[in-house]
Amino acid sequence: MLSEQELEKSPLFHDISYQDYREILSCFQAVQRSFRADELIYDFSSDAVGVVERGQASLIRIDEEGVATVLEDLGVGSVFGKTLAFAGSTGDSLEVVCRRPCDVVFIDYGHILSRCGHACQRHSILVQNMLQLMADKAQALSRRVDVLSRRSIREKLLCYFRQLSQQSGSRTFTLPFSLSTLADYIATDRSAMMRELKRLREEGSVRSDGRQFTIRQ
Amino acid sequence: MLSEQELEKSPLFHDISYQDYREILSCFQAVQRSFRADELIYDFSSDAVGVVERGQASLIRIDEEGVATVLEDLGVGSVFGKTLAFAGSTGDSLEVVCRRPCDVVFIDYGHILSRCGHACQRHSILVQNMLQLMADKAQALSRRVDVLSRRSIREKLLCYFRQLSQQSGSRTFTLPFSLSTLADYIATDRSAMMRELKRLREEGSVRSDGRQFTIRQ
DNA sequence: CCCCTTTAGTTGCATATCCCACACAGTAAA
DNA sequence: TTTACTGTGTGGGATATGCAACTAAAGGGG
Repeated sequence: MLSEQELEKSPLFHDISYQDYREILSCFQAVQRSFRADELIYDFSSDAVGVVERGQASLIRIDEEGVATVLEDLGVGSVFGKTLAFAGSTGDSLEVVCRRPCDVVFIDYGHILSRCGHACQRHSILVQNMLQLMADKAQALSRRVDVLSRRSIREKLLCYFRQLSQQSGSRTFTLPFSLSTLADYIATDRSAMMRELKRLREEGSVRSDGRQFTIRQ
Repeated sequence: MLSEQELEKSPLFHDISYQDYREILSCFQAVQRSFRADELIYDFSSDAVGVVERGQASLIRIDEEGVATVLEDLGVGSVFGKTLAFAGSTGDSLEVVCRRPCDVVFIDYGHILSRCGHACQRHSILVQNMLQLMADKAQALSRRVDVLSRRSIREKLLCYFRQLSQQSGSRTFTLPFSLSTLADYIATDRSAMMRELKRLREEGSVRSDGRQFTIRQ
């Protein structure tokens, strides 16, 4: 349950009054829960949709051999759920894991899409907010595809760096995760990525200090 | 402008009466246009959102060296637009190109998100339909990420084949595009992909006849 | 019919990438 | 202090992948 101050910052309940928010929680059978780092948030077994209201989480894929891959970086406003994405087509399992202490709202997706007779005013604002969140999600996934569809490690790195640079509005930016995780994010071998990173540094295309990076141009 | 029969099949105007549909078109300044194969549908210069109502299109990225890559396969119900995905972060250009004769509806995205006082009933159904389409889009993008995040051509192929198999509900399925385009879709070299495909066939993991494929298990 | 484009299929060769291994720093727990 | 663990940085050797080139089949249009 959010406080009135927290509610204003909520991506899902944006522009909804505190009174309406409380009614929605009960009417939609929405559940709000907090998680500590490394806790399992969601295992794609229920039909619920989760929205990250605070903190940070990761969507992880674990294949048959036990190799884990970060599929999504879920910050505030991120949406996840079986019905929304990653239907879990293959034999490997999916998990949402907490990285930094999280607040998450779970809502039954069918409830959102069904046309309910009463409460239609609240409902329609909620749907509108949800649409905005889904658009953001599509943006994030598109960016990911943009990176992954590059054909060399070098191009992947540069593409990703340009994205971060653009997002921060500056040639200097901070990686949202460790270099090891970055290798995972761009789906390449870590040592190969480090080698390529070294080359980029040597030729002056990139400067870096820890997770702080600056690109030329 | 759709006929009444066509309207029923429209993904965006689903559950909207013909009368309302006509009013929405004018109220939202929506435009409906048809395209022939290879025509340019959208160049990411306007803020409009496009919905494919009939036919098939592709979202293409063209990098500085002129190399084209298929980023999305846009079938009926697919949504595209600058504000939705692929902000065009980098220096390369994006285009939506017609593959098979298309009908496309263009709507100003701001119009959809703004809370309009009048016409709220129609509006909310439209938003709900839009949400559904965005969820589908997120699904498609997620599947793409699932494939692209695999670390070898072999794994990419198998992952993609499993997806198609699951979608068709059978071990046998038909590729939605040519093998050349497939190589592009999984972001690898065509000849390397053919080589891997040959191996898969030889060891019996995959059987194929033209674009018809069958996977083992 | 021929021309022209697209697609499928194959191969040799260069190399980018993967895999394994090791060294080192920082940090937290014991 | 040790011990364990995670992240960073580097290198050698094996190989999967990319690149260029070619043949052949299939279709489409004049």
